[in-house]
Amino acid sequence: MINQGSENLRELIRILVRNLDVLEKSDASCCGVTITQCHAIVEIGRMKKVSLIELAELLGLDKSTMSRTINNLVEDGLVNRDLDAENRRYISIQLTNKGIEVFNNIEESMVTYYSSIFSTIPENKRSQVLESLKLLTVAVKENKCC
Amino acid sequence: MINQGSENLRELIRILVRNLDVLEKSDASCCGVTITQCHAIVEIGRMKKVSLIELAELLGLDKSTMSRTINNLVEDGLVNRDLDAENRRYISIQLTNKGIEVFNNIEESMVTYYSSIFSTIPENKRSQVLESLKLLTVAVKENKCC
DNA sequence: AAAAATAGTTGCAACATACAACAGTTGTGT
DNA sequence: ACACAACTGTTGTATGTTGCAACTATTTTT
Repeated sequence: MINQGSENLRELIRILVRNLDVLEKSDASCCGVTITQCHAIVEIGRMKKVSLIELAELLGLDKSTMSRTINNLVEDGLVNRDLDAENRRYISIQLTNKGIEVFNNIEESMVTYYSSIFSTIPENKRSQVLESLKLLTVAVKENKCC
Repeated sequence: MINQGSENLRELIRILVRNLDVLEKSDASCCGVTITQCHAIVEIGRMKKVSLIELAELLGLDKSTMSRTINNLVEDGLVNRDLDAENRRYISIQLTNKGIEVFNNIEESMVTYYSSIFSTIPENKRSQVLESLKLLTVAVKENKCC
């Protein structure tokens, strides 16, 4: 029955997301940053160099919100905000050394955490879980509408 | 290799959570409430009647934050905040009729959304996806530490 | 060269968040 | 019965988050 299944799906995802939120909160506050800042740091760290608009789109935030979040990170000495030499409309956002440290902390703790979760899943189920998540993300993306 | 798998796991969950966030945002703003308010409404609607501390624990928020969120909902006429007759330390939080309407809207849109996602998953993979999510939530819960 | 598009900032207003201090209520121990 | 502890909830304080609209500066288009 489809209703039963989708109701199940919803509840499982609810619980999953809530638990992951708790983790993220404690992890971010351990690193002395807020969750939004943590998200920004991870994206900047991965991209190495990124513009404000790009970052705002990655995180699904308004550019004004993004601008102020970057302000805070700059004030905390975690991020540099420079004018882009190529195109002076853009700014170039990069992590400082201190920012890279925080980024590495976050990454390390994420790696540890997900390894530990992955190991907790019975060995013969692991590839199934990954495949399922893949199917799920595809399904979610296809239903991203409006 | 475990590292590869857990790195995969992390990325898939990242993408999944981000996409779900977008959905939640647009859904909440459609109903004229913020995400935090939306979460609170869903919990209150399910519990029918709940105390402030209970709600704060369900949502992982500080009681002061919870108190103020309830303030906003009361001001918007979505929630009633009454003294509990049994134990006057507690307050009894319930949805108003207007609140129930919003709750039903949210529920309905969630049901529609998850049905649609569920249908997008190939039929022969559906029970596998549910089983995997179950395994995953268990694994996440077991690794909730500190 | 003028007009349109784009990137980013700032004013504004509201919400979210947590810690600490507080008031009121209930439970416990002697 | 009374003092003390534990608990629920609110408020002060400080900071962060959020988006819309209006604005400046720069680049692209016509």
